[in-house]
Amino acid sequence: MDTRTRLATLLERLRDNGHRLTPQRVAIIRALIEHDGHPTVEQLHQSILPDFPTTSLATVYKTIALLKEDGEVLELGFGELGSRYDGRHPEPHPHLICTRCGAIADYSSQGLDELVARMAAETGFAVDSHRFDMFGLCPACQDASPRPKDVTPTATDHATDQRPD
Amino acid sequence: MDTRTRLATLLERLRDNGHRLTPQRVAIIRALIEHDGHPTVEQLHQSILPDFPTTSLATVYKTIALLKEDGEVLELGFGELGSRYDGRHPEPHPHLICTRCGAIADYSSQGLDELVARMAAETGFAVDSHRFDMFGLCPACQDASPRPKDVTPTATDHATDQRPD
DNA sequence: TTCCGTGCAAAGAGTTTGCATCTGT
DNA sequence: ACAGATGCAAACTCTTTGCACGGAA
Repeated sequence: MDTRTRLATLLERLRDNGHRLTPQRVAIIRALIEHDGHPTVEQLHQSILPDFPTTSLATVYKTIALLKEDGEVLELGFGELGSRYDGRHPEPHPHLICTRCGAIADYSSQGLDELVARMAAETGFAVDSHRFDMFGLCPACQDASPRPKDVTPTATDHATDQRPD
Repeated sequence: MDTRTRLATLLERLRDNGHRLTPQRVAIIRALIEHDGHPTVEQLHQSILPDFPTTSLATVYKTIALLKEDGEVLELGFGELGSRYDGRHPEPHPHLICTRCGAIADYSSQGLDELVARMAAETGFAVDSHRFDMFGLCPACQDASPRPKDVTPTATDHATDQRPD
């Protein structure tokens, strides 16, 4: 699904649920699905400030909350590191997170569904969603000079998915 | 590994790393590994209050931080829902989390490691840890009368792993 | 016109930190 | 004795909420 179609889908979804299409909401949603990765609330806020300089963080949070209710955005909470959002692929899928540059890569989940089904069957749980994150170094960070005991993600030049500093 | 051995291991680990074995620390660690599940910081704190009434939450946090540094405790952060800790099996392994009663079940990870290896190979990431959580209803909660649109975990009588209310 | 949405500031929860006092080794 | 731990309170971050004003439908 391309960006334009996805945008239309989300706006339509909002309207159908009785919500108003304010310029701020449109801008936030556009930023969400046009962002090349998994943006933070802060990044979304920064993205729309040039067009809507008075927009508050609260509005961004509220808009994302609406989309979450509709299941149209996937929230990836990382505790102290804040949350990232995926408005393109809201279904659960594996992520590879670079612990050095903060990049987050998606992975299509062939094989995972069977594994989930097997675990559900063996434990008796009725599983309806899941989350699968893998942590390590992305290819670019492996090539770069090694840093000992690196734990805190820091933005570097090659990462699309960098955190704001 | 039984509880007694695990306790000795953790205490030894602390001492070897140049930390002191205070009564509070021993009590916190004992509570951690004797707890039948995945306790919260709050639960650990409550557990040791009868024996050490002046212990602060900060001390519990600090002790757990030490164990985390040594890789002897697995932290499961759930954003707004707070963190749970596993002092028995610190290696990454799948969890099944009941969204109704808050129970958390462990699962041994046969098949998962190959999947992780495959994803690492295909993406070029050097994966060194992961986290795999499945959300749904535990067997007991499926049997109980259904509640519509239940999202917030609430403690019920059958759950070992219930959250403090 | 009528609510709903916005934006500001204040509140909140969980966790961390500063610092004076105490204590394991 | 002394480096390190405790415990209290204050600080901190991310997120949510209350409320008066403004704008979509």
